[in-house]
Amino acid sequence: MTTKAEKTATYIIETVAPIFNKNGYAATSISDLTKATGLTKGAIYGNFENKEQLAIAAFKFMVKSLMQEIVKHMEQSDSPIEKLLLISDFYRNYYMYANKMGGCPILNIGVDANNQNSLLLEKVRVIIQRIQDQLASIIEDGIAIGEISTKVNAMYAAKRIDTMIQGAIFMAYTMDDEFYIKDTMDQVDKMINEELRA
Amino acid sequence: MTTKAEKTATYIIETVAPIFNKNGYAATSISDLTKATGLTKGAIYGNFENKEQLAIAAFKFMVKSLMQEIVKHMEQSDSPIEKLLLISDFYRNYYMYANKMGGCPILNIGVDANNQNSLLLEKVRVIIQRIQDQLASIIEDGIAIGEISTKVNAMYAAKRIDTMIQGAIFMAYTMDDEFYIKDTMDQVDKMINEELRA
DNA sequence: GATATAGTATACCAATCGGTATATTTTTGA
DNA sequence: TCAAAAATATACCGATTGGTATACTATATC
Repeated sequence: MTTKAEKTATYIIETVAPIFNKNGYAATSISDLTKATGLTKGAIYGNFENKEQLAIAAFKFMVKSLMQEIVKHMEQSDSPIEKLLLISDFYRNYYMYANKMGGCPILNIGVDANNQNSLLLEKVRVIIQRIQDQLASIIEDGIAIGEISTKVNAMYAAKRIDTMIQGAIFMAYTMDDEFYIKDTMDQVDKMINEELRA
Repeated sequence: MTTKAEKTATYIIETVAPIFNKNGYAATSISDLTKATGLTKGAIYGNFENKEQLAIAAFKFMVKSLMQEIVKHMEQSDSPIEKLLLISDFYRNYYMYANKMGGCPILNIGVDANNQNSLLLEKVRVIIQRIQDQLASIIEDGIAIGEISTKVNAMYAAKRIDTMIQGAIFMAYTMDDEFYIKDTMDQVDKMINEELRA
């Protein structure tokens, strides 16, 4: 059973997440949130301790959705190499996808929280670490079954892929040009096929 | 002759630039700036139209300094290939260097201004375009003198290098780990030597 | 269907926001 | 040296900030 408040809390998070993501923490006011939700301060502060905790909940919600989408997309194959290619394939449509949440939360909140909000920054770091760990884990699997060269350092390769992806996302959003993502994903594929593949 | 106000304006810009860069536009208040400068609102508003124009001046100042450093660093060689390698060499020390200005202004202001401040965003775009144009120009020079393969598309290669660099900067600052920059610059060097070099 | 409780709206708080009008000080050129 | 002008400080503005205390309303349980 979901109580009224639980539904309201969920509704607030979903409505508020893209606003925090687009505007940043400081540039988002509580009145922005009451306007967007159609609720009042009472409803918001009845469900969340304060602005910061709401921003954290919103970030977690967005990242959870994102991660679920990626995992779902990867289920199309059991092969580690194919899974890696499916990740780059997912990001080929990321520009459109992330637009719906007001941009890439990892990029936006990562930059926004730096030197500003250490609680939020810590959440971003944990997520990035998790993404890289999962990437490395897939690569390790590939090495284990002989799909990926034993010469490959899984964690280094994971970090490289992640760094390229984030760079592409930054450029695409700042320049409003999807080319950066498409081209970088070609590069990632090339790396997977030419440097990782056994 | 520099008037008093000109000196004050310069002093304000230099003092204020890292604050805007670190905190972002919205999270920086005028009182932050008066505290940092030791001046009052009168001095600030006497020299700048408003907060936005000051932020733009601060961004331009930081980027100008940065670009001058890079150009200076590149003067160590006349060879296009060597110039490219000198750029990645410059970025190897960028983490420490950019820390002094409160992080990378292109990354920080780029993300901060997106969906928030269109004037500032436009300035960031112009700078990124200029950086990529200059990279492409060096590559073209390399092609012209036979140092770089004629198969290389200068603009694509320039965008790729720039994207990798920005990704590394984002990761390094968000994760507080210089490794990302060092490793990415190794990758950039590899690309220059193995893919660009004729 | 009444009642206790959970949930939301309203009204208000001090503090701060960006910005301005004016007073005061500092600099400049004769 | 002195007055005009330039530059900075002060005091103030209405609006908005995040947050809270309280009043009201809807919901769930008996």
